[in-house]
Amino acid sequence: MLNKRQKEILKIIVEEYVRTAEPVGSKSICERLNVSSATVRNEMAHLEKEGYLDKTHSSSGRVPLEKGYRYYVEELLQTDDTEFEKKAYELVDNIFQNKIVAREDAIKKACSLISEITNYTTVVLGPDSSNQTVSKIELINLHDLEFLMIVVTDTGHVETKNVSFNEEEVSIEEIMKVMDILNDVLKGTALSEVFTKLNYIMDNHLVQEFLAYRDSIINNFLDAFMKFAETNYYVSGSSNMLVQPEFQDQNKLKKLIDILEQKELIKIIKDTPADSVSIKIGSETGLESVDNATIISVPYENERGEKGNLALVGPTRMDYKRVIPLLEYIAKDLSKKLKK
Amino acid sequence: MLNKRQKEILKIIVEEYVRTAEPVGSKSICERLNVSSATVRNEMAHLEKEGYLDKTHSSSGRVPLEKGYRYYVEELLQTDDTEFEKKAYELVDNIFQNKIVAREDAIKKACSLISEITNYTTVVLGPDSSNQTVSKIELINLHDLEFLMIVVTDTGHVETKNVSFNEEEVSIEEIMKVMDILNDVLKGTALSEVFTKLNYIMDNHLVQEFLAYRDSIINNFLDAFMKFAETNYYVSGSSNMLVQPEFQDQNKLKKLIDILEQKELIKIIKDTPADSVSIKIGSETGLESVDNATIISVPYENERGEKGNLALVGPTRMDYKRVIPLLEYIAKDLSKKLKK
DNA sequence: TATTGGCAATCAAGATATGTGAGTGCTAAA
DNA sequence: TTTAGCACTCACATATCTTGATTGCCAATA
Repeated sequence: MLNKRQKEILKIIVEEYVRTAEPVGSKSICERLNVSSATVRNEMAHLEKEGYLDKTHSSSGRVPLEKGYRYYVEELLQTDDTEFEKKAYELVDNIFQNKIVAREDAIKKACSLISEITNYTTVVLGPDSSNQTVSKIELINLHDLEFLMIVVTDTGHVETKNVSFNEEEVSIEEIMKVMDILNDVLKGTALSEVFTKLNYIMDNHLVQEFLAYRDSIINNFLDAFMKFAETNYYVSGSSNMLVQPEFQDQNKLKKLIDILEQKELIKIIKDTPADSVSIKIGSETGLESVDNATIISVPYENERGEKGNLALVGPTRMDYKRVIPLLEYIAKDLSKKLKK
Repeated sequence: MLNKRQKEILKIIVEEYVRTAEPVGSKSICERLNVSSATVRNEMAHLEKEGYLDKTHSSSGRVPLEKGYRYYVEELLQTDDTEFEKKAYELVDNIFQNKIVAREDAIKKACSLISEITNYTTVVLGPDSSNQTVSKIELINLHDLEFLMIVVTDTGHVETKNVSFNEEEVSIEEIMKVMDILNDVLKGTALSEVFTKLNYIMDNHLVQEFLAYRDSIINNFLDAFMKFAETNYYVSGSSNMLVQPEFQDQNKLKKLIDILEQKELIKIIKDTPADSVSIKIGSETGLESVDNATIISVPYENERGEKGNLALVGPTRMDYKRVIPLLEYIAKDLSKKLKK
């Protein structure tokens, strides 16, 4: 357990280190507290023994460890609405009050805005659609035997796929008949169950008559349904990584950018509570190749009540005090906009 | 005009500098040619005076200038199919022969593959759709007064938009009537002309009866049509910039990554001949903030004969000899796959 | 006349030494 | 329990020296 003075010292060290990215010495602290540097040094030695702080070398100031940040975020952090923050909030409001901006764009705009304001990198994860159900399947004839297959879910998500058949194989009437059967059977089916149901249909209703192009149909369908599973993923401000002193190391930086590009964050960001801010510091992210990154994510809801996420990626030395209320504010605003 | 020996020296310097990223001295050259280092130095002095080469300081070796690269690409470059290239081509073939991979994915895969093989950054630009024409507009009722508007073009491109009306404003029958009118008038209209035509319709046919929700309809339509204009833009391997020694400079690197993120390359890449490789070296790219980048782009065709582009972004010190045939090969393969 | 060997000059980059200052731990006194 | 004082540590900045690759120029050579 930490006493009051130790807490104060830890708080100062975290906030000072966040600001300057330099180890914090006892002298700069004792100016703020009414004690001597020696006292501070004693307390710092204690905090170090307990695993909250570390030194970069034997005569350097102290630097927060993961445990220090974690304690700070949970016990010491108190957000303050400074002048700066108010301006940031105004910028956010401007985006969302602009009625011309489409909903999808509002998300991307929010994403860019956050990375601009915070100088960190942001990721937007679109809503997961696996529990939507099929509402309508249409086949539009483009020309000859070229068709456009349209699949609509109950929430209004749409995926399309170009389909073409060989004339010898099948007539337009037959195709339409198949579509009717599919429509009947698949209507109301959850996307996650389409695959098994589709196989079942194929084995029972259709296989006798349309054996020849069974594979063709099933594959075209699956292609369209696969698209639903793809998560909408949008990254902004990855170049902000470059200005963070902790990512000067070329190797670490490259790994981090690769992770962003390969969408490795999807699992991490999705694995967050659906109703509040989630903060993963350093090793808590589960990323092995990058140890000094923090991922903060907040959920938002779209117009159909589906939940997506908005996440911030930066160094563990992140300005939690500024960033957390900002993210919450934006996620709230975003939900409001999307529900309109 | 350059004599034979000068050409040889320029070629060696470009290729050696591409390989090592170090200034090339006379000694390493005279080993390959059968002349003394002094002779080489004289020739180099000439090439420098003519603007093909430069020194980094008074006693360094020579480095190619833009003019040097340009001359090399146009006059000296001869591609050779080494063992390595053959392997790369095989990898490309593997992707495209895999029938399970969807067409859209093939493009992205190709993009990632190129950046992996070359260690540069790649950008894919989807086809431009402004000269497609409207083929069908559908309105699907999701529930109550919530609709899904679907716009299909003659080439099978689809965009959708959720639309909802207030019950007081309008009845479902009225909405459907409006849709019929729109379908009649807009069918066959080029996307680029939809906006003016839409305004014209509104002013003449509909405004009398449906004045109240005129704006609502027109805005929803425009939203859907705006989406067509958005270029499909996909970047891969931006972290490869980090390993290029010329982008160690934090500022330049940040500018370059920002350019990639903000899609500033669209105009540059689009502004290329539709039938062959385009190479823009250094200032030729027209990018003011980045002076030592080269952009190489090749066109490809999708299944509808529409042209997109595949581009490579790297330092001016690019391995043109390897990269150009590889890009051509992939663009050809990509067109083949998409046409299937 | 074209080519070459030789030589002084140049300069980046690495190695070495030195000083400075911010910071620490420890101890003894208040 | 707190504090002042002191010796010690170590990163960082600065200056100095050394090394080696490379150039330009000039006079000798084929």
